[in-house]
Amino acid sequence: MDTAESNNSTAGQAAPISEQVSAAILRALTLAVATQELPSGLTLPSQITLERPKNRDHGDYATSVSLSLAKPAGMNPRAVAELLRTYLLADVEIKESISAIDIAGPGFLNITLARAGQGSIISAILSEGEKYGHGSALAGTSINLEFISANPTGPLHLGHTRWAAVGDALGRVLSAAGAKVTREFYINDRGNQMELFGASIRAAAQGLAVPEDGYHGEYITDLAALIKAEHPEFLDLPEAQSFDAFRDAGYALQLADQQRVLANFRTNFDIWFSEKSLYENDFFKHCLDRLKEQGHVFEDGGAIWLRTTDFGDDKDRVMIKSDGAFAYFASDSAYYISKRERGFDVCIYMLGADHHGYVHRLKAIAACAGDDPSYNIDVLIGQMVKILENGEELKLSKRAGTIITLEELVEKVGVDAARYTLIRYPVDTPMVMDVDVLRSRTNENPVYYVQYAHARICAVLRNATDLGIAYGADQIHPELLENERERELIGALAEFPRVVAGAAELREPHRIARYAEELAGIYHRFYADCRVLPLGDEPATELHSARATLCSATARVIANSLALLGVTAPEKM
RNA sequence: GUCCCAGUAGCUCAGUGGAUAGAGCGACCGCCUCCUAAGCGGUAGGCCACGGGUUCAACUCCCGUCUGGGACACCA
Repeated sequence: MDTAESNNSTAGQAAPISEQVSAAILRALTLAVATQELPSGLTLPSQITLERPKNRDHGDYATSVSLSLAKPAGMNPRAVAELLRTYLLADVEIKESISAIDIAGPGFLNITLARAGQGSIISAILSEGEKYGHGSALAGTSINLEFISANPTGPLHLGHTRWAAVGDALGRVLSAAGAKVTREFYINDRGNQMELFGASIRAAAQGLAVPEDGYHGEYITDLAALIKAEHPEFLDLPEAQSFDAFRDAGYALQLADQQRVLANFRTNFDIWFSEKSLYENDFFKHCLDRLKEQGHVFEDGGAIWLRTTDFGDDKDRVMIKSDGAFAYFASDSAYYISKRERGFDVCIYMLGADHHGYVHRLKAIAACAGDDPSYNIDVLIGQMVKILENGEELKLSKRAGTIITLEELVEKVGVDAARYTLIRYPVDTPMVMDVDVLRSRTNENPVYYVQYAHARICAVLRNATDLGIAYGADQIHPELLENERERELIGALAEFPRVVAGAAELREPHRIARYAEELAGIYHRFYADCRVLPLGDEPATELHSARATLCSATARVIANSLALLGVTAPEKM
């Protein structure tokens, strides 16, 4: 792909055209205030956000500033718009890029780009390549992104899989928006569940029944057999040591298995954080002291509490139980403080729906630590995933003993389809994955729809090369791209940086998937209406080169979108 | 009881306060002697659950009601 792309990785890139336009609008407003054509006391917005009109008759960009300023200015909105129009048309920095400014409806300002402005979009895509779409919306922000954090006591299941896909994609999106992102997996390696896990494996190794409240999947017997083969002496140890030995060996194997499965799913972490480590080197005591300084710790009934009700929680939470044991909440508190002390500005938690009750108390921890819960901590709740095959819900997993695992899902539909489908829905709504749809190769399977568009373009470009048709940064010819489909396609390509920034700020990677689908659809329609390569023995013209170049830019943007989702962009299908 | 999420086309769902509310599926009718038909075009299908409020403008924000789903621990 992009074989003919010229290698001029030259000088400073101009700001995206949409930013140039919105800056010009702001200049126009400032001028109008200076000349008192707008009242001098008028407070102007700090930034003009442009909309992309749904209706193409309304131009490439639209703004409603005149509507919102009309009332404070005590003017008719259309008069404000008229004023803006005059100044914009006179603005030397922007007027070359604009072909028309129309005032519509109650006072919308509709801006149509000149061909040259459209050409600059294609040029930016080709020169920025893999970086096109990346921006600085979150530059300077250090983010800790914690997701999955499954207990190391069994295989990863469907719920974890949703987070694996969405969390990883969110990490990619946040990075693309300029944030410094650290992906972290919190390992619950202490507490009752670990003991039960060890006891279950040991029982299996002895050929005994697994405890009632223990772990029952087939994998427990597998682990027991593995450990017994490696360390037959574990069974002869004194009981307490024997439990510990099985627990620790099982933990190591299970964690390694989760890491293997996740790596295969293209989900990687920077830090695997051990809960146990929170209690080493007096770290917990340090955390408790910090919370005490803020004045929200108290003692009652022999237990140590955090007064989370000071910050909207419905009840206070116990950190140290009256028997001296640490409650799970102690770990939560210390873990949050650990993240902040490690230098993260924003801590994002991705939790399952069964943890939604945790949102208030986690936010309260931040507040109790003296932080701003609306900025320093962000808790995302993911709803349930169901999986359907042959019209019936899949529930049983041979391995886990309960629900279907990440690995089984991948075996059924592949990494690309699994990742894409899990990411394309907002996480706060329950979703259903239909295995039969994910295996189908039609419009109803969005991942193939998008990938197909990419492969289709690659095929066209291969043919272009065979025919000796040049395409690339020196073959943009924006003045030739006047078909409605071409304009629509360029407009969609120009949107990508804003989509990425929005997805990052809202923590909603599904927006990238939806954008990719829309872009793919627009390309397919362009392809149906606009012949890219010469027909038969037709001579090659600059229009063919211009269209091939547009194809190349489109492939770039589709590939960049899919890359943000961790999904491959195949060149052949 | 308290809290969270949802209610948009027959179905599954998008929709960052803007103009005529969208997509896929399903239904019906069409399009390949030449660039990937895993594609494209057209028709049909909507009191955006309901009632108030804020706003120049509400599917979108606020309050309330109804319906559905989920969560409540000195468990982890």
